[in-house]
Formats: sequence, structure tokens, C-alpha cells
Amino acid sequence: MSEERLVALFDSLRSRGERLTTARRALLTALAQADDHRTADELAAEVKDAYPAIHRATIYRTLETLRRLGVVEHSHLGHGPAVYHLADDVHHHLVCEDCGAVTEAAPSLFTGLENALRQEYGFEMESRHFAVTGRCRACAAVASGGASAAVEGLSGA
Amino acid sequence: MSEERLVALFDSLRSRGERLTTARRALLTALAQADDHRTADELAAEVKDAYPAIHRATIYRTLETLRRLGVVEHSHLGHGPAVYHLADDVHHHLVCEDCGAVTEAAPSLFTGLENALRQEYGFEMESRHFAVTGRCRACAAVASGGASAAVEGLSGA
DNA sequence: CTGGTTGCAAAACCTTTGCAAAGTC
DNA sequence: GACTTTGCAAAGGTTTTGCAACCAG
Repeated sequence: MSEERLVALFDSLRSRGERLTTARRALLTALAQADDHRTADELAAEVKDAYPAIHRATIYRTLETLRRLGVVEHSHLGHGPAVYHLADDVHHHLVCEDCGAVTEAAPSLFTGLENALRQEYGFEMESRHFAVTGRCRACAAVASGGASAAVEGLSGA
Repeated sequence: MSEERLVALFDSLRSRGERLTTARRALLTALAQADDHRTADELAAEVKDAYPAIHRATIYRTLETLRRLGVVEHSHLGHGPAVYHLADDVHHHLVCEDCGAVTEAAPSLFTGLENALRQEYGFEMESRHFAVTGRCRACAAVASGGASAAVEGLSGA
């Protein structure tokens, strides 16, 4: 599966006259093998197994190039480093601010908001770039049950 | 601007047995005067006028303390530094990734998504921390118009 | 007085950049 | 061979931390 996906990616770049360098091949391979997202640091470590010479700076520069080419995207899950994934892997992230758990959310849930923002403000929402923060089911239960009155906070002070 | 708002904030902290240090007073004053968000750096600069001794490290530590006390919040409006505001200052922002323009959005537009995430995942979305990135009307028009037609060619995979 | 806070400096952290060497087509 | 990309090192920007002096209550 990932083999064909990779070949398709390589062909796509080649057909656009883009160079297929070692770093690009290695990064795309690592990203295709990863089922979820990877930080630049994690990618550097994984790539280093096969190609020890590839430098962190190259990781960043190559990821940026691949982003410009529309092949790779990155998102911010909160504090900490950005995470990268192939652009065809479309999903949203729900990040719990209490326990850090990351849930993947279906894009369809966001279309209503996207349409509303487009209609109201002409704003084209790039909703996947930043994660949606909040509290996961478990932490929300703890918060509403115990000391901090999270529910009150929603109505403001 | 609102003297009363500040006094109420100070009283709130005092009544909880929290110390009212110079740094906290200065930061709360600066945040109350600011109509919108401030980065830690901007706050450091503004506070420095009245209290030149206050150090950047203190800015960060104090903001974190005030956050834990429920008085201050921060969010990430894009790449770059976080922005801080008083916790009772509730607003949604649409941030254009191309020109950096910030548009305020009606909170009611988000309730649909909030309900959907709660129902689907039990996830309590912190909509106040939800900086929506994308493209404003003007930049969206330019992008679809022609200049960056290359971006459209990302029919990846 | 006493414990929480601050100032300072230094580091941690993630990411970017200048330049020469290397690689790709 | 021409041009892009990489490796290296060093810096960039933001935020955190150890420790001693300091201050509010």
C-alpha cells in the first residue's frame, strides 16, 4: 500500500519537474510509513537510520519545500513542536489541554463552521492547521465533577 | 480604562489569599488597558515604562500564575509568540495566514461545532482558545484569482 | 518573620539562515 | 554543466529554570 502511495508521490513530483533528492525520498518514505503525524525531530531520527547524513536543517527545509509543493502539511497540536503528515491525510485534531490526549476528528463536523465563516466573513477557514483544544471526555468528567467549575467558566467569570 | 475592572481583579485575588505583587499589579493593569491581545514581549515593554525592573522571566512566570488563578488566558493566533488577555475577555478570532489580518467572529457560529464535538467525542471544546486560521476575503480572492495558481496544482495523490 | 516571588543569567527548545560543497537532471 | 539542494555551524526567537535576594502579608 505505502509502496504504491510512495511511487505515486514520487511520480507526482517528477512530473512537475521537481528533483527527487535523497532527503525528499527519505522524508516522504518516513511520512508514508507513519500512520499518524511526526515531529521534525522524530522524522530526523527515523530518517537517520537509513541515511545518517541527513541533517536537521535539511529536514526542516525539505518539509517546507514539500509543503510548498502541496505534498506535506504540518499542524500545531498546542505547545511544543509542529507535527507533519502527508497532505492527503485529511483530519482534524482534538487536543486535551489537561492530559494531552490527541483525538482525530472527522472533517465533516467542521463543514458547518467553514460554510458559516465563508458566508459571514468571506473567510476561507484552514481549519486543520491548528488543533482544536479543550478537554477530552475523561478530563471533562473529572473537571465538572470535582474542584474546578469548568461549566461556570463558559458563561464568563 | 476601567478602573473598576482592575479593582475587582485585585480584590478577587486578595480575597483568595493571593499576594498582590508589583509584577501582578503591573501586568493586570497593562492587560486591562489593552483592548486586544498582547504578547509577553509587548507586555514587558509596556510594564517597563512604569516598573523598569520587571524582568521578562517574571512576565512569563506571573502570566502563568495568573493563568492558574483563572484570571488570564493565552492563545496562539498563528506562528510566533502567544498572546495574553484577561480571562473575562471572550472573543473569537479569524487570522489570515497570508496578510495577518485579524477578524472577530460571532461566538454563536461556533456552537454548532461545539455541540457536534461534544456529542461525537465527549470533547469539551475550549472555544476561547480556538484561533481559526485561514484566508481573509481579500487574500482568498487573490489566491483563487490567479497569482498562486501553482497552489492549485496540488492535486496530490 | 516566613514562604512565596522576583531578578538575573543561562539554558532549553524549536526553527531558520549563510555559505561552500555536493547532488540532480 | 547549470542550477538546486544539502551539510554544517551558528544564530534566531520564544519560553523556562536554578539560585539567591527580595517582598507581601
